[in-house]
Amino acid sequence: MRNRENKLSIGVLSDLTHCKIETIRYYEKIAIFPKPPRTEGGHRIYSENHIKRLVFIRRGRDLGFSLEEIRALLRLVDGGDNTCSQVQEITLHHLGNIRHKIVDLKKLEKILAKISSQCEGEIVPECPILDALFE
Amino acid sequence: MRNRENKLSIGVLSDLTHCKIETIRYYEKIAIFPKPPRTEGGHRIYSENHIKRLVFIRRGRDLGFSLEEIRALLRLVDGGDNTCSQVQEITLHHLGNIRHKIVDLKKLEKILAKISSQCEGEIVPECPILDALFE
DNA sequence: TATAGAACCTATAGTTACTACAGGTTCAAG
DNA sequence: CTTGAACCTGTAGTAACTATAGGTTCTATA
Repeated sequence: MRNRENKLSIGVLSDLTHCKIETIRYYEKIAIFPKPPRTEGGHRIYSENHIKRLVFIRRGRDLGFSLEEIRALLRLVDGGDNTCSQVQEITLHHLGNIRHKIVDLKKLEKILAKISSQCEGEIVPECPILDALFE
Repeated sequence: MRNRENKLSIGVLSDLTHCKIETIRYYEKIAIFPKPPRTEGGHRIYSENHIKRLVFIRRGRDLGFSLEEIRALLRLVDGGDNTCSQVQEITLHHLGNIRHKIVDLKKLEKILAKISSQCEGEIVPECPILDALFE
């Protein structure tokens, strides 16, 4: 089933979106992705808007949105009357999280770089890193 | 059982180390933290070196080490013949991960800040954020 | 010493976002 | 019509805990 009348198998959808088959089925199970029609034998049949929606989800994930955030975004999309500012709110919140994480990681980096630089690599019982961990 | 002969209950150990009781039991289950002796009734009894070891684990976690990395560190500590450079190796590897994460998050921040700044907050079907997600 | 209730015990399930099986069925090409 | 690739469902595993249920033990006070 390659592309007859724009109908796609799960494998083709997977290839097109770079989203693993198991992940697609997982998204369907948690109802963030709609159940598609099936063949008589029970195989899933997808079409154009399935591609769009899956790309949306994957792109959101790549940008670090949680599935719940994406779900909220999709509700706005589906509702039709989405205010750009509602979308922006979710995005800015997420941006806040990211900036917070960056700050934390930079602090960590500094500490680790510092205690690691005190290390001389010799076979001694006193290792500054272990000492730091033991406080 | 407050502190008779330096013996601590799990609750006291928890308070001293700011590590939740459930987490202590979890660490014991995955064998990163030693099984302590028990009272006749089955309650755990801890002593001094339990505190040290738990502080070590928590401090390591605070610095973003995985439990497996901490396990490796503890093996070196326990082995006694730990080379400082072995410890440093684990630490530098971890530092590499952190720096990588920082780079990724900064990229993300830039993208999100950019698409979000194009937002004007009006009730329009064209939202730049959603457009970006749909690609 | 009796007893109330705080603190403890075990075992299991839930969290996030998937991934990896096992064991069976359907589809499409030759 | 047969073969084997692709599909199906259901379950368990990943990291590092957290939460709950339902039961037992410990200790402080009356």
